[in-house]
Amino acid sequence: MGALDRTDSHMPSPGIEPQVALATGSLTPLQPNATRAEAVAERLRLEIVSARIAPGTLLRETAVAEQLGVSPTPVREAFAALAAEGLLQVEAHRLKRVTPIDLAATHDLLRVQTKLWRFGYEWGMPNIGPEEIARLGHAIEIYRDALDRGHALAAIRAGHEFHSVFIIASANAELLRSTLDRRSLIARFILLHGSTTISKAGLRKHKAILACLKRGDADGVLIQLDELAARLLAMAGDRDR
Amino acid sequence: MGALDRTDSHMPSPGIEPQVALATGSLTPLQPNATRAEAVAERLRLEIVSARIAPGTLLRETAVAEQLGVSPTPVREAFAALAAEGLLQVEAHRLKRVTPIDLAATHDLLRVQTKLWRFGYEWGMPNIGPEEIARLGHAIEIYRDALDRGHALAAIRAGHEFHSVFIIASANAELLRSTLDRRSLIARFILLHGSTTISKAGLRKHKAILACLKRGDADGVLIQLDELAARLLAMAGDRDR
DNA sequence: TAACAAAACATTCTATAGAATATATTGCAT
DNA sequence: ATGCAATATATTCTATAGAATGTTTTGTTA
Repeated sequence: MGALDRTDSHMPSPGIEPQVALATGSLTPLQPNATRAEAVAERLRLEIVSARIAPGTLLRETAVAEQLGVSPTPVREAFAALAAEGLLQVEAHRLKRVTPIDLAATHDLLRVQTKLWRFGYEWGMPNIGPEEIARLGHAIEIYRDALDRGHALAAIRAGHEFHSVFIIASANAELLRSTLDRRSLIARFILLHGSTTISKAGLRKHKAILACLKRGDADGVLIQLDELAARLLAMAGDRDR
Repeated sequence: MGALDRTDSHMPSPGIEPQVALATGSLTPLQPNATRAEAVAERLRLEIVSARIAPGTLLRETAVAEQLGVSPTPVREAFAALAAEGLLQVEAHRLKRVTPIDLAATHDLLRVQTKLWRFGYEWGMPNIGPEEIARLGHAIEIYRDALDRGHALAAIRAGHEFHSVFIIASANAELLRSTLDRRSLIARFILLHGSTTISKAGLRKHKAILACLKRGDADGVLIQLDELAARLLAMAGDRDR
């Protein structure tokens, strides 16, 4: 269980860099049809989102490769994928940094993403049928269950699934892509900043949205969503620019 | 000048695949501090956006590597980058396909992107000062110049620059990123579908927006933008779902 | 002692070869 | 002739080693 990062040499910025340990061993082959690069990416994604690898941690290709029992090549590819998701900051010829928590950047992110969610609701609501209602209810169940068991990340994901029911109903592939892409980044932030407080409030809001939807109150749905979005934005610090 | 793609074997779909030839030789080292992977990505991006590599073309790592005089490794990395931009469709163990023109997908893309632009205008307008006005005027000059010389791609890019002045003024890093990311994809579509007709109309609209801005007519700016967006969406086929 | 230059080191980036995987083809049985 | 299995082929994916690049340290000079 060696450290994945370096804490002693040529740091771009002064200060103590967090240590990180990754369970040694072969990768969990979650997807049978996955390449090594995909498996590495999925593993690291989970470690980063769950904050077992702390924000700001510096990662070395070779160290990660050794820990995971693969060569540096698929690790490089995984790093590129994580960079595209915003989870990792990469610069040529430099150690890669797990994206630090930046309140301003997160506020920007949430401001855009909540707007995208809203479009999903607006465009998707006309296409909501019994099947979608069922999926929304199911997401709420998962949410509550996860909350009861203290699985914060699972609860956050259930919340995302709830939104995705509308977004998928909107039948806009680009909207779906641009929201899925940023899920991990948002999930990590919520997990690290008051997941307990936001989770309970989130559950109530989701229930309220479903209730409005069932009685055909489209405006009410959007109002509830806007309140949920406002609460999220407040977590990243209220700045009204 | 060999062909980059294969047209004779195990095509996923029947039909003639377009041939492609890429000028042989070493890469143009545009950025002195660029890695080979970045240089390859930039080169391919230009070829794809300008449609010198046709939509739907199948690319082989080894063939591209030979043509460009590099090894397959940086080509692989470049492919991953282009895939993240939506220019290339990659599946494991399969030939990579230059994203075909899909009107429905493009409509979805433009529907989302034009909304994002609008947020840039709304959030950015309060921060527009003399410097921004100058940059808008400059973008219009570039636009007209490119139009006069028949440089359609340059004109399209000037249009993007125009929008970006507002988006940058909005000071939302995420909004900037999510719009920059999709520029290439949009540029290629406009280039291939009536760039001449849209370009002239676009120039007029940009002028109108600047005029409104100068006389402090914020509503007028948004109205002009909405009309521009509607025109773009119409290019991808008017479907109101 | 501080500033600068040069060397040593660490890490990433690229090239090459072999392993893994998917597709196409062939042969055979029905 | 058609459907299925097995083989052959093509391509990608991974591992390893060496080249390129950036950072740190050391040594020298003012």
